[in-house]
Amino acid sequence: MATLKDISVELGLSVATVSRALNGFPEVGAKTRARVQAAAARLGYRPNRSAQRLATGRSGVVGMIVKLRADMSADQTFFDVVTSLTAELSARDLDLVLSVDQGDDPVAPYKRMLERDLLDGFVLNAPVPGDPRPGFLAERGVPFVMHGQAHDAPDYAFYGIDNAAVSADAIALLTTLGHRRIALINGEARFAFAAERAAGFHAAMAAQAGPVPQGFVADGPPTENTGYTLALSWLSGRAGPRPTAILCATTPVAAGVLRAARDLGLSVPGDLSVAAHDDALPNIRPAHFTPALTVTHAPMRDACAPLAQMLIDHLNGAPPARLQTVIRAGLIVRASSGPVPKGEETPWQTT
Amino acid sequence: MATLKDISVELGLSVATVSRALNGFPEVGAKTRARVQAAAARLGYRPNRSAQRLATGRSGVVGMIVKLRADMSADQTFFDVVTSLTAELSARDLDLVLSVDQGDDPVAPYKRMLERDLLDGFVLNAPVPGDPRPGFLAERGVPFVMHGQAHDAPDYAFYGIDNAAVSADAIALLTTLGHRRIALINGEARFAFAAERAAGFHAAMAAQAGPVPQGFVADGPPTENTGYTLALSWLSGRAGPRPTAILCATTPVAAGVLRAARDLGLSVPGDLSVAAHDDALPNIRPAHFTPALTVTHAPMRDACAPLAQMLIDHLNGAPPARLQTVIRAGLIVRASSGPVPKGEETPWQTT
DNA sequence: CCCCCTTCTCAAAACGTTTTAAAAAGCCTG
DNA sequence: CAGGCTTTTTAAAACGTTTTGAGAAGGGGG
Repeated sequence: MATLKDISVELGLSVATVSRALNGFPEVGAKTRARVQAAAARLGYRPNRSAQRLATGRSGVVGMIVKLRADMSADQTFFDVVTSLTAELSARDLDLVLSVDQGDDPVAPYKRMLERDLLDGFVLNAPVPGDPRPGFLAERGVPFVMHGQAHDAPDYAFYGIDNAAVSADAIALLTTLGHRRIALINGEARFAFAAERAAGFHAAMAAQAGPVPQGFVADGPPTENTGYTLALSWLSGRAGPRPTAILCATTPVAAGVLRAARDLGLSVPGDLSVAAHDDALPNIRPAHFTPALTVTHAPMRDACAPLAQMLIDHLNGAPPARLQTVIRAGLIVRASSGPVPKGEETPWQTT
Repeated sequence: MATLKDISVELGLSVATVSRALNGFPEVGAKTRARVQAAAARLGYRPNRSAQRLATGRSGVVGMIVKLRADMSADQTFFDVVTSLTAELSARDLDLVLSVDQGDDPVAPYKRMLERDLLDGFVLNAPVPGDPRPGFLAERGVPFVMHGQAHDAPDYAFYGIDNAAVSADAIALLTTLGHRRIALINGEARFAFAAERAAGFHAAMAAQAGPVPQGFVADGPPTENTGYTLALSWLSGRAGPRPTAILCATTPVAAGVLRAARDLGLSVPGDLSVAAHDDALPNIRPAHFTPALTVTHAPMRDACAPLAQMLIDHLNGAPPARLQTVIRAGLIVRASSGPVPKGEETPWQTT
């Protein structure tokens, strides 16, 4: 392996100049820099990470914890995020260490990783209300960025979508189409994002369609089966008046709802409108559902570049309270949403 | 953070002695070592990993790749292994970096990780016949250990179970009970372990029960659904003569088979015997199935300590061809296996 | 031509460990 | 107590970077 010294003797320069030339410092001459870069390429120079780390005091490694479900599985979205995040961090010369956790204590795996003295910081995900992790890490002065927004205006770095708006935008569309009996299949209740969506849903419904009975706001894992089961019970009419529209937390859930409608001989959007939030997982194409699915659209992986950059900035000393981004998901209207069926314009409460 | 030098001035020793004392070198006096250890504990000394790495030329980090399925999910067994492996490696002062891959090229993710110049070696898993990864890594001189055995007596380090024996032991039990029409629900055909089990199955059957028709050796993902679907079709009798015993690649598959038998009103083991191989995943308890499941038993996580140790030995220069372990799974006979039903002792071929 | 200022380069220190080569200390033998 | 051996300790080099503090080269104005 070629070292800085190899390059320096090759060119008759000092290692200091070579180091600066390669790291883009401004005080090195243009032709010198070019010579150095050429020599580095020619000799196949690769900086020794350990030496860099010793000199800079940084490890160049950040951590992320996979929280396993009880059945030892992990979220699809998690892998999508991890894949993109790895790429974005690599581009910024950081490595991502993944660790798997199946315990009950949410901070224990972070503590374990910190004890290994390997990490410069963390990427957190899936915040829950009252999440203890930010406090734990802040207390120890460990930099981190949160993927997903805890609703109570936190003082740490995060990137999230406006979940209240996700609900509000979908409800606005559906109420404009005349729908008043809209049901919600939300994400798992323990997550902060689900609480935000539920709050946004209830607020928007109260303002534009009237209050929603308990039974028509449900939640569950983001699977096709969740959507199928809940929709089947609602649409059969056994649980009370039938919703004319169902809003889903994810596209797999919406797929289940569509299947339930099909099985019951209901047409979408003739008898039922369906909308969902779309995390844009690579293997799911809501535009190709039959009918094509109306969604609020916010690709999970879009968060990765900002998260990586925020973490770098944080490591470089930027105040975390400045590193906060909330984006608004886009609304994509497709064929699964349509006008309310004639005679079904009555809200939940009056029925 | 306290450094070696801090300890050395505190005690009036040289850093060399302190370093040696803490690293267990034999040439340091007993009382000196005790003094050093006490001082280290008192000052809260933690070695600087970056400095260690620079000095030793090792990174202390090994990698492992998660190969995602097409639906972006990952094996349950994978997480079980990763959890234990992390613990075992930590105990040996190594860190595990997990990377996620969803591409088609099996070596690309390894190449990518090597380019990051972070790793000392790899843990590979899930070998396939003709796996290109060992060759790729060996060519570059990158140490690695394989979890799972490729059947063709490889020259690299590995830890695996004797998959032919897994089949043979189960078949020996079932044939002793009089069964001749035994069907196999194997693991996914692309994996080497499945090929070995299939070969062992066919060999044992040929010797003790006669050849098995194509249709009664099937494979699929290791899910309950796989077992249910296949068993339903076989036991309905539509596919030909009914098997009197079904051997399953995993316990979830066996759970599906048991459900199918239940749905068809067949008693286990009265009408059908069921056996499976048990990887001993923490959330699945074959002893509590109804009836309790007869299995060949080889906990996945038992591989982790040997794998970690082999990798260390390999990093320390042990010849990989010496680091090979094949263990034999234990046979645990429970209630799901019993004597062949009267009049059903005829083998596949004569029916 | 001198001086000053800017632009560029350099030698050396620093990061905290491990390892080498050698010296010091301790012990025994004769 | 000299000599030789073993045990214990040491100073210094090495690992390959980054960073500091200073000096050299280059250019322009007086």
